[in-house]
Amino acid sequence: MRLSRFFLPVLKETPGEAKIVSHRLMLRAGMVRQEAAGIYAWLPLGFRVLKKIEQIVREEQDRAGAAEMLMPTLQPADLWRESGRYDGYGKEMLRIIDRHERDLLYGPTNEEMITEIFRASVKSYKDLPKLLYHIQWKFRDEIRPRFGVMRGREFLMKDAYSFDVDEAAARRSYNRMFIAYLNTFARMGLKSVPMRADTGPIGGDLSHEFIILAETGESEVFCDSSLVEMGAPGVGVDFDGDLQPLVDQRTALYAATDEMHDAARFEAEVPEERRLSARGIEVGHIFYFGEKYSDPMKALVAHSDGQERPVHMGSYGVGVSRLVGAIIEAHHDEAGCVWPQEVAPFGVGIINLKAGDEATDAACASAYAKLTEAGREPLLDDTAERGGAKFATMDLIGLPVQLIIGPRGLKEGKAEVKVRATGERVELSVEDAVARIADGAFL
RNA sequence: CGGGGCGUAGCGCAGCCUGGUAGCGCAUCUGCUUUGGGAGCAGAGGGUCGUUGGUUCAAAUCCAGCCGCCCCGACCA
Repeated sequence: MRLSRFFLPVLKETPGEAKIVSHRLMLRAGMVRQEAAGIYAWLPLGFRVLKKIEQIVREEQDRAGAAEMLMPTLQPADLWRESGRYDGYGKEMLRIIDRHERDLLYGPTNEEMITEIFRASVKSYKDLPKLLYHIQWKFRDEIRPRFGVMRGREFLMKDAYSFDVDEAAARRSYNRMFIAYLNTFARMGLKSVPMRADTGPIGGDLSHEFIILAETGESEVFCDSSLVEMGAPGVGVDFDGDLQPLVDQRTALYAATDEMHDAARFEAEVPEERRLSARGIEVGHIFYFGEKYSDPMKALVAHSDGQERPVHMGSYGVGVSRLVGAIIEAHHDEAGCVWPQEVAPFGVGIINLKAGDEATDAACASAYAKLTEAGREPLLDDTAERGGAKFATMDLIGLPVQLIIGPRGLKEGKAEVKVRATGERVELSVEDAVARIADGAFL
């Protein structure tokens, strides 16, 4: 993409309403524009990041054996009357009446609808297990939206649903999502920590929040530091094998958000040097809820004994749009965003220091063509701005690598490469610089 | 919803207390000079002062209602 054709309304000054760094940077870098409280338009730069994150989530869901589908944003109220949640959900649910006076709602989640879809066609234990997911916009009329896209009212969420014959089988589905989540967040450059969450009236130990550590996180978290260092199992995991040891290895270690924190247990179980207390952002939540919806909604399957019983279900959410903010919280500096390579809106920024200079334009065009060919998704700043402004913009939008080409260096056949994360700058011949960036060096 | 605050040009703000017909910086536009880390000079355009009503000879300014937005609390991906 050429910057002259792109739409990048960067701001020099910070809009007053943005209080946290990710919100400030998203506005300053021209990624989003607020249209109402908690409701954002995704401008081209932000949209590219959102799509990258969505794609990583999708790939890891697929790898874990989940099948993608797409459910609508609007749902009939009758479905929610079946589960009893239409009245129970309260004011957070946005209710709509259509021209025929039918009650609809803008979906805050999809348990009811997926249960309806499942029960319509699956009747036998032989068709289990099933894992279905979709990535769709949700609406929750939050009392107080805040922190930009971190807590919007309209937000993009991946929600998956599992269907199993019994609790033991449901645990295997749960484990798939548990491991898939670790891999998903790791690919985005995030250290995620699974923390045991409240299971409410269902009970049991099958609910975890996935928290990423960031100084500006909303909640205080306490955990064994070796859990953070353990990292993700990696995408080579055999999802059809036994995942329980990988899950146990992690759930055995202490990890709790402030509301679940037990200081006495923390001190008893974790050696002092490994006691980590930090700030965290919840980016995922997985939950086993058994027959909570399948029973009232009559999603029954015949078991081998011929008896029909409610299917055992779980749900698994990832806040896709929230992750954009969360990644910035974890990866930024004074100058702006510092995107991990996998989610960067563009792979490399090319700065033309003197647009209009024939030799410089030609060198930039050539580099742009080669890097495009190599799949590095370059953003070429071919505007007439001065060098300083271009550097500031490029740092603000946080592309991992910058290739700087100007007439002065070009006399010697040289260009400069800057690595955004480290600030490291090297001077190379233009050919070497392009070739090395094309090969994925500096990342 | 409880508490606090804010709405004046695209963005950041001053003016309000003590009413007299709107200003600053950045951005934008034009011209010239510049061009390697957010350029300089000269000029220009842009505002029903959130909205409705009230007080007044006169309201951005005082009073009331409404709307919108932000922050703290309870809730959540």
